[in-house]
Amino acid sequence: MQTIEEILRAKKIKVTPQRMAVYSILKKTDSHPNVEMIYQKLKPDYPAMSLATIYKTVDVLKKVGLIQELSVGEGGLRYDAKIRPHSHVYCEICGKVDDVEQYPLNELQDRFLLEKVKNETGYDVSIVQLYFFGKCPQCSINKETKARGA
Amino acid sequence: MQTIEEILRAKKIKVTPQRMAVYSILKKTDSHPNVEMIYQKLKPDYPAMSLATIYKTVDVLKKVGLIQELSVGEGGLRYDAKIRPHSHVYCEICGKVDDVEQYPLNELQDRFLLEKVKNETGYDVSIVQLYFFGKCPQCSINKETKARGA
DNA sequence: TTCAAAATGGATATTATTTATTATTTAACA
DNA sequence: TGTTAAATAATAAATAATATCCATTTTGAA
Ligand SMILES: [Mn+2]
Ligand SMILES: [Mn+2]
Ligand SMILES: [Zn+2]
Ligand SMILES: [Zn+2]
Repeated sequence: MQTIEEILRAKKIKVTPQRMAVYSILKKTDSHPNVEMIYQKLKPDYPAMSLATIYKTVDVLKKVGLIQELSVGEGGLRYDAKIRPHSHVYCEICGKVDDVEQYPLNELQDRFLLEKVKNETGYDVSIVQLYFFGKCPQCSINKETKARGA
Repeated sequence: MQTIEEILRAKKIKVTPQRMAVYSILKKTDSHPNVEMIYQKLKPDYPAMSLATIYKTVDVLKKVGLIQELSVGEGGLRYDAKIRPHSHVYCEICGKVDDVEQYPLNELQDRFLLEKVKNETGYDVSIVQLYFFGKCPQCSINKETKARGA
C-alpha cells in the first residue's frame, strides 16, 4: 500500500508541507469542508498558508485521485478525502454535509451501472455522485423548539 | 389535472407572461439550461426580459415545485421542468447535461430509500439527485479525431 | 551542496453570479 | 373600470470564487 508521499512522487508531483497539511485536514474531518473552511482549519498550525495554495492543492489532490469534489449547490465546492464510493446528505438549512454510508452506491455495483449509463447515453462515465437534500436533526429540533415558542 | 396557471393562482402567485415564458422554455428543452442560457433563449421573443426577472422566476417556479434545480459543479445552477425523478449525466469537457432515463432512481423506490437514509442519518430528506460525470459522445469523437491528427 | 524547476505567500485582478434599487407597469379582483 | 399589491426592466452594486502575478522559498535530484 502506497503512502501519499509515494503516490505524489510517482506522479512527479512535489511533496510539500502544505499539500500534506491539506490532505491531513481532509483525512481527519468528516465535515466535507470547502476551500475557505480548510483555510480556517489550517490557520492555527500554518498561519502563513495562502488561500491560493489551498485552491491549487485541492486541484492537485483531486487530479491525483486522493480526494473527491462535491457540489451541493452552494457557491463553492466541498472536498472529501474518503474516495470509496458513498453518498452524501446535505442540510438545506445549515449547510452541513454528512456521509450516507450504507446506501445505495455500494449496492449498485458501479461497474454494471456505468455500463448501463454508457449504453443509454453514450457517455463515458467515470464518477457517480448521489446526493440527498433535506433537513438535519439539529435543524429539525430548532424548528420544533421555535414553533413551541421556547 | 391542474394547469400551471392554476397551480400558481392556488398559491396566490401572479401569472405573468415572463413566468409562463420561462416555464415554457424549460418545458420545451432538454438541455438543462442555466439562468444565462434561459435569458438568451428568451431574447428573440422577449427582448425586454430582464435577467433579474429570470433569477426571481426560477426561484418562484422551484418553490412551487414546477421545476427542479441541478448543481453540476459549475458556477451557476441548471434548471429542469421535468420533475419526475430521473438522473443526469454531465460532460466534463463541454458542459452538456443529459437525462439518464431508465436508471436507477425509478428502480430505487424513493419512498423506501428516503426512509433508509432517515434511519441512518436522522435527516429528513425530500430530494434525491443522482449525477454521472464523464465525457459525452461528441467530445469523445473530437478527442479521437485530434489524436489521429485529422 | 548545488541548482533548476516547481511551489508558495501575499497581494491583486478578474470574472461570474447574484442581489438591490427604483421607477414603471401589470395582474387580480372588487 | 379603478385600485392596490405585486411584478418587471434596467441598471448598479455587492458578493464570492477563483485566477494571476511575481518575488521568495523549497523540493528533488545531480
Ligand atoms: Mn463523504
Ligand atoms: Mn433532466
Ligand atoms: Zn442543519
Ligand atoms: Zn461534451
